[in-house]
Amino acid sequence: MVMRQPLHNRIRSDFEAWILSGRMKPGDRLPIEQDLMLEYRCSRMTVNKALSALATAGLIERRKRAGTFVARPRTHSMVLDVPDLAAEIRARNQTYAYKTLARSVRVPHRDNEEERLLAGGRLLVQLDGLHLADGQPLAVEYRLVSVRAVPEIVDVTFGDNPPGTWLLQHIPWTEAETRISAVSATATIARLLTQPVGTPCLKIERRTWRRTERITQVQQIFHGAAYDLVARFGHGTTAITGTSVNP
Amino acid sequence: MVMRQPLHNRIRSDFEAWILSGRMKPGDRLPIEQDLMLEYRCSRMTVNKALSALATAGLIERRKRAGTFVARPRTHSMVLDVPDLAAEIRARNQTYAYKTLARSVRVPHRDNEEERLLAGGRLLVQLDGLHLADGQPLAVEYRLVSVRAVPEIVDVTFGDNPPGTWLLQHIPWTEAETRISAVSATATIARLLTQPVGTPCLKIERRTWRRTERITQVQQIFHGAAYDLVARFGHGTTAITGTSVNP
DNA sequence: CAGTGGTCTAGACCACTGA
DNA sequence: CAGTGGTCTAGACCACTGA
Repeated sequence: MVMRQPLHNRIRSDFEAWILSGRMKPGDRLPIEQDLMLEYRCSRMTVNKALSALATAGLIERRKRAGTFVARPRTHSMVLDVPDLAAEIRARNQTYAYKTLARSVRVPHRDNEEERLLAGGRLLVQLDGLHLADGQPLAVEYRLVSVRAVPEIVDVTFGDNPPGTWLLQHIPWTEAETRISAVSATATIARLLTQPVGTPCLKIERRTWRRTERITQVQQIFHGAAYDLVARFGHGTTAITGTSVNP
Repeated sequence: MVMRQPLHNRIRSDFEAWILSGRMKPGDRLPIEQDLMLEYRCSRMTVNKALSALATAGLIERRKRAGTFVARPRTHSMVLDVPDLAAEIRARNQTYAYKTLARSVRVPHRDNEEERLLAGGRLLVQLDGLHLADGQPLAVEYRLVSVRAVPEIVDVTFGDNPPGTWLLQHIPWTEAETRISAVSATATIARLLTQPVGTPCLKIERRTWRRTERITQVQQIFHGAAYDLVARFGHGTTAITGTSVNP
């Protein structure tokens, strides 16, 4: 028998289709594993693998003794691709460039709790720069990296690559927090982005951890009219994501 | 033997810890399943379940004949909880209210391609409203719902609930696209949010599909200083998400 | 207390692909 | 062509919990 598609995938996509098409509605009960074994002429492990995957994806809920049910449409839990700006811009056939504005090794500011937590009693590397697409300023970046968490950072030469790309490729992380807000361009930001003061800008702040240890924190300020954050979402593993830079 | 924790979970978290702690680095090879069977004194299915989960989470890569390897830290693929505003605000112990500004059934605008695609040759329901936290305007919402995809929408009474909450709970979706940008408050927006004209605002646009059929599209404009979109991220299933309304 | 899912075993055959 | 993972079987015991 040719295994064009694994049987557990067929079972999975059958129910996926029935649920998403509305033929099976939230609260509806699925057959028990024993019945599905007979229907698909397979072992229980195969049925279980298919239904476990659907449960992980949040499409169904499984309760012992009670059975398996179509889940309520969940709160929109979605996959967002937080951009590696360089890759995003190049994917749009624009030239990408990163210009370093400042690079220094320093102690955390005494009155800045966030910086002190990031430093963890040691030093910080400050890396400020400008992201450009097709030569036009797109975003200002202010980044701090913990020397304690990333000792190599002191000596790394990034060349034309932004430090974010290097970090993404070399430093494993376990947790991150991203905060997105809208701000007005200050005088400094406006000058760097070559926009009028007061231009609405998208501010993205991100902090990254490995376990409990802080790795880096970054503030990126995008020219609002030139940049949108776009995320495309699907259930579970079907998610497709992306970002977009406006023309 | 008491099954405090399933064995496949122990195997999984062992490698998770070694990878995330940096003890195992990207490109490092994991033992083959046969060896792990011996090490953990279990069957191959148990080992396979653990490693398959890690592969799904993106922490490892599996290649036939070649073996299993620690994956390069991935582009930041993350889970974002797009807020059910009502729930978010109540979770912060603020009172939530939704005020309907307009509700009508209408044809799509002839020159608006998006509206025509959403309507699919039939009618649209327009639902405009204002989200309030502790009585203060937080966001203006402009929503369109396809009558073709959601016939019930014509007769539903939402009461004090926003239509988004009702849709989330009743209509299964398969895909969504969210676009986040920064804009200046127009005169109308400024009046509704009781802010000065030109205040930076966060604009969230979302379109939702079931398979290829469009369900709804919505534009939410948040008072920038009062609202941040926050997302907390972890690898795979460990993701914790949330949003925050500034005090 | 009995039905249901969670986990596990000890095999098996096979597809894929790199040495 | 041989090593590795992908899939599957036909059982088994058990934890949980709702009828």
